[in-house]
Amino acid sequence: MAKKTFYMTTPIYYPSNKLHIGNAYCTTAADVMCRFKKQTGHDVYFLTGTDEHGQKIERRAKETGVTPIAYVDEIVAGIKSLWKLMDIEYDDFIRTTEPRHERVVQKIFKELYDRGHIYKSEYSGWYCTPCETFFTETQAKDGKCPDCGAPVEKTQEEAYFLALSKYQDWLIEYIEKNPGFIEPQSRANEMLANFLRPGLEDLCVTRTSFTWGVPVTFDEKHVVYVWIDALSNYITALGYGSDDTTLYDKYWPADIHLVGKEIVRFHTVIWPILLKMLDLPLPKKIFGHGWLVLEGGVKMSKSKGNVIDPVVLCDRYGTDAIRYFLMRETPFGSDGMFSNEALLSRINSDLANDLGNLLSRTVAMIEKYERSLVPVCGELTSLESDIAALTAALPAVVEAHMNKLQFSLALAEIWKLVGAANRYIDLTQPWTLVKTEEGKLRLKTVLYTLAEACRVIAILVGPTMPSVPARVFEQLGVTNEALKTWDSVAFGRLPSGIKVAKGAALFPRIDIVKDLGELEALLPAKTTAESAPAPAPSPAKQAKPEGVALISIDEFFKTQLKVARVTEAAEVEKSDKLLKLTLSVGDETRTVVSGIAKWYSPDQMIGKLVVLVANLQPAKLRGVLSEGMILCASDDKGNLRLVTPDGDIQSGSEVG
RNA sequence: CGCGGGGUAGAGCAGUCUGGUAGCUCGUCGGGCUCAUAACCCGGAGGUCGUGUGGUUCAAAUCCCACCCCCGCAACCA
Repeated sequence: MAKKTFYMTTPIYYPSNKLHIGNAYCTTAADVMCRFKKQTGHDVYFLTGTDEHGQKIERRAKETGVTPIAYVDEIVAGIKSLWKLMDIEYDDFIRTTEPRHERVVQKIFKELYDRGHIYKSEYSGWYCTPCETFFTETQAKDGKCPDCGAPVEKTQEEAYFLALSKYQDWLIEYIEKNPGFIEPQSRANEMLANFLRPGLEDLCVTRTSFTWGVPVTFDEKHVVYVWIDALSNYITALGYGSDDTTLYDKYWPADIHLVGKEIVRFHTVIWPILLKMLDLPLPKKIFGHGWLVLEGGVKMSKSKGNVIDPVVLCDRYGTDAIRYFLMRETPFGSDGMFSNEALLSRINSDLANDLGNLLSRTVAMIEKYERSLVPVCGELTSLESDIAALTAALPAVVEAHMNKLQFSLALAEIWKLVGAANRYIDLTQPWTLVKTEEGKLRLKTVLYTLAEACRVIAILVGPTMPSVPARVFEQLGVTNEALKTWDSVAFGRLPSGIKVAKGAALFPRIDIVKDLGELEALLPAKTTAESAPAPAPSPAKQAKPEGVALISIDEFFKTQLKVARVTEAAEVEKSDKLLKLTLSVGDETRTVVSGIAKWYSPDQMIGKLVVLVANLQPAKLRGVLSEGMILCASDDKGNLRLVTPDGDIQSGSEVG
């Protein structure tokens, strides 16, 4: 019987800049999924690529003084080397500038036109002359260009339109009747409520204002504008509309289009209608994943210059660790927080302490107690049966989570076995067993069980961390390929007598404090590198600070800071951290609750001058209303010191 | 009243559909162990589940109502 096929795609990225950790997140997820599907016996086809047309690229290239294709060639080379670095195993990388794509786009365009789905009309929008760009009503709010701030003019140009509205009702019905077509479900709700039910507008699909695109064959001054060009990559890459449609016939419709939440709309509205117009089958699932946001929910974006560079992280901590973090840290459908601290903490606790150390202690004990040979497994007690049962249950559980793209849950399940194995060592105490003859016999079973657990774990983490299995198998001495497969995940397959050899730590522990400092230090250099390919910023952008969240002086002065004197201080009941302070601020009296009890006693506080945030919204802490906040400095070890004026000054004085 | 998501321990999250002792990871405090990468194992502290001393109920984080706050989207930022 032929293997079941599995076709998965990532978005095609827009190569106007280097990619950041968010792009890597999406592609890694797709890669993990594809590797998992291969592992479980599917015939997988994994497509990624780049969307290279459009005015932005044309302009960037001009600014840099190169041709558009030369400009994108360089960035695409960088993208491909990133995927290589991150162990992304794609089957094809499509570039929308390739003839195999452009030819078919022209064909599709003509076909849509001939079928009456595309018509010629006037496009009107807000035009920014310096940027030579059209903006929509909402983009150009206040009548200003969102890019450069110059005033925009209402302008019209001739354009072709795709008659989306014709199929609006059909699509609503399709989405309602096919739960699972759009996932997570909340994204389907959003599409229906925001776009479909209010009514679709026909979509402008050509432009005459720039030339860097696929020309319309029957009307040469027009180029195909983004949608039809970009979306159709998913079928042109398979050879749809070409002489050889073998791949298309085999793999279409796609099993999953993986997309970021911001482009769910195009994939769930325009793309299905486009396919319907061409009488082609619809993809089975469009999954809109969340974003990685920075601490405090700050959005990462190319234009803000606060992006995290995956290359730096992979170089420092290894691709496996980064892939693990991306898949493990947050549920896949929703937004997740990225911080260096969370990353390093994950690596240390899950990878170094739990997984790496488990292998290390297992192999070390087999070397020490069994002269490096995996011993014969004796009779199983309930302790071993528990491990065996956990092992037996894992494949089904993991597969269920993976099929829902719940990577974090799948990994959490695998880590239950890691945890159980570590606990098992404490329960059996091999170092005690080795002291008696009877114990030595029992020890063999214990060590066998541990080695077997390590083998199984190595297999299960393979899709997420592609180079881990080989490294584990090497230390365990597993050479038989049949013991490295998904099908071999069952307790008791490991042969006795194979020779283990302790190797380097699977994941070395990181000195978090030191590394956090070093990562901070890398930041400015990194930001510069990021903006390197595209100089000549517009005036508005130049004024914007690069790096993290600088604020203007006006923003600063939103915070009203005043000097206050502590007149009374008391501990807050049922709290070991809080002090209730009574402050005199000029002739006003305020109560402030502050978490400084660990460092300052009430007596110490009385009479002190402090800096008060006077216009902070009041909040109830432990039942006491706190009308402000006093400023303290705290380091990352948790030490805390009060901020106080250097010398005496009238209470109520403004700070700033 | 545009739409969607969210508000649960110091941090990050699960639990809400289907009401029944509030859970996980990290951190923190205490203990154990010595095979291991100062790792591992056990235990404790810490929560009025955004607000209403709102409604339904024997029982509400969960269902209903009202309100507040945060984030995202509104025609190419993963």
